[in-house]
This record gives sequence, C-alpha cells and structure tokens, in this order.
Amino acid sequence: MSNYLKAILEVIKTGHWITDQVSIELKEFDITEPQFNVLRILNGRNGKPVTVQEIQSQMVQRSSNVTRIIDKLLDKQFVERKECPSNRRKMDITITQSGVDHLKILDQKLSKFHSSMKNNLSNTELEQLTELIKKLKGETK
Amino acid sequence: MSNYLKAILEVIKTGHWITDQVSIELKEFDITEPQFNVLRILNGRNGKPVTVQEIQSQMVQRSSNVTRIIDKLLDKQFVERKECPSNRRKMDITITQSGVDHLKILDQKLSKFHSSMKNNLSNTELEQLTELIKKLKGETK
DNA sequence: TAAAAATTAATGAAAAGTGAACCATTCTAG
DNA sequence: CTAGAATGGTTCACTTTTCATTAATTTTTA
Repeated sequence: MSNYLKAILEVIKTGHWITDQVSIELKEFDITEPQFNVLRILNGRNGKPVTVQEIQSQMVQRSSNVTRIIDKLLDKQFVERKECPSNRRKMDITITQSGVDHLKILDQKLSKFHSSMKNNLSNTELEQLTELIKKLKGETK
Repeated sequence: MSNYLKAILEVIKTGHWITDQVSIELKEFDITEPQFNVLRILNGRNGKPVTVQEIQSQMVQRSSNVTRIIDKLLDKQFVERKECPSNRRKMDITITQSGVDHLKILDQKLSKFHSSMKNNLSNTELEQLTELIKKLKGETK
C-alpha cells in the first residue's frame, strides 16, 4: 500500500475513532456527539445568536440535519430558537444557561479522555501534525 | 485554542471530510462509503475469506452494522457469505468477480479525487503524518 | 415595482446506525 | 462428559441521518 493511502486511511480512521470515543463518553449524559458539537459551537459565540447555516458550516460532519439536532437540544432546554429580526428566514439560536452549565460538565468528562492523548505528542509535533494535514488538504499559506 | 485541540480538530474534521467526499463521489454508483470500504477490505485479501469480525476490526462500524452492510453487498452480488467450515459460528465473506470489477471502476472514479491531494505532500511528509497520528493514538512501537 | 430567482429552514419518507436481546456454536472447568 | 461461560453473528425496536420537497422570506432583474 502506498504511503499516501496509509496516511489517508490513518487520518480517516483516527478522525472517526475520536468522535466515536467522544460519543461513548457522552452516552451516560444522554447527549449525542453532534448535539454536543452544536452546543460547543454556540458556547464559543458567548451568547451571540448563531443561525442554522453558520452552525452547519462549522460542524464536523456534513449532516444536513442541524434543524433536528437543535430540536433535540430544545427539548432538553439547552438552547433557544428565535426568528432572526433582521432576516425572518433565518433563525437565531442561542445557548441557555442550563446549556452552558451542562456543557461544562461534559467538557470535564471529556477532558479525561483527552488528557490521555494530549501527552503522546510534544508541542512541536502537534504543530507539525496540524501543518501536515492542512497541507494535505491544500490549505497551505 | 491549544495546539492539542487544534491538531485534534484538524484530524477529526479532515477524517470526516474525506469520507464525506468519498460518499459524494460514490453516490452515482449507488453504493455507500461503508459498503465500498468493506469491498476494499475484502479485495485486499485476494480471495481469502474474511469473517465479520475481521471486517469490523478494520472499520469504524458496530458489528451488527457490518452484517447489514454485507446484506446490501449480497443483494448487489458483490460478495458471498458462507458458513466457516472450521468454526460454524463464523461467516466466511469473499468478494465476487463482479465485486472486483465494480471496485475497479469505483477506484478509478476516486483516483481523481485522491490525485489532487496526493501531490500535496512528499513521501517523507506522508510517512511523518502516519507516524504522528499513530503516536497520537499511543500506537508507537 | 412585479415576477422570477435565490436563500434559509423545516418536514416527510426512506435508509442507515445503534444497543440489547437472542440463537447457535465452541470452549472451559469441574 | 457435561453444565455453564464465552464467542460470533443476526434480529429487533428505536434513534438519527439523508434526500427531496415544501414553505416562507428576501433579492434580483426586467
């Protein structure tokens, strides 16, 4: 097998493996990885509303069902959905306080998973890895 | 954001992005990425039968799902499923000639996608990338 | 400015994925 | 040898994703 294929397969398997592990960690909190992902995106905006589109564009998986993921988060009262006043086609999604609180707990749980990997690579190696992948995708400056 | 998180997110996003792209390429051939993946694994064994377990171990799929993926491939007559003679709990899965032929066509289609990435990294860089990811997962020798 | 085109999100039906329970077979310990 | 545990795979009920379509609003253009 070519070095190219080896590398590609390694990236694919590892990427999926990590989200898989995250799913497993989250299971006990009754939240899926995509739901968690949306929460993280919302939280990253510090209260500023985000549209469905913007969330979509930042998601790891191409899943076209952001609407339904948000439905689930609404059920759990982790987010709010309001019509965007400046453009009524859009929806303003925001994380609730409860969402923020829960996210904190989830992050805590996950930090244990990450800490085990974090030390496998040095800082330089981590930078190298990021660079190599970006270069692979053709995103080099 | 820490270098660790940057690297991790890059791996996750790229891994999912690649399988997404592959899915899109395969759509016109009416085959899913996991189905293609199974075909590839079977083909790699050059006619030697492979059990569900072995397939599963090389994929990021639950075993109950591998059964169903193989069901689909059986419908398309791309694989054969026989009871394993040495252990009747196991199943011997093999790729059919038609499967091999179709795989060749799929690979051809995908080679266009890959060729655009293949040249972004040198051989040494590809090896480096593979090594770094393995190390990240803690799979270093 | 009215009609056509584009954008944004939601929905419904079909497909795929998940976890638990299940069945058959093989292994193991007494 | 046999009862109980373990293994390998499938099935079932349920959830999530996907794809195509629809609805509402905004933008473009003629």
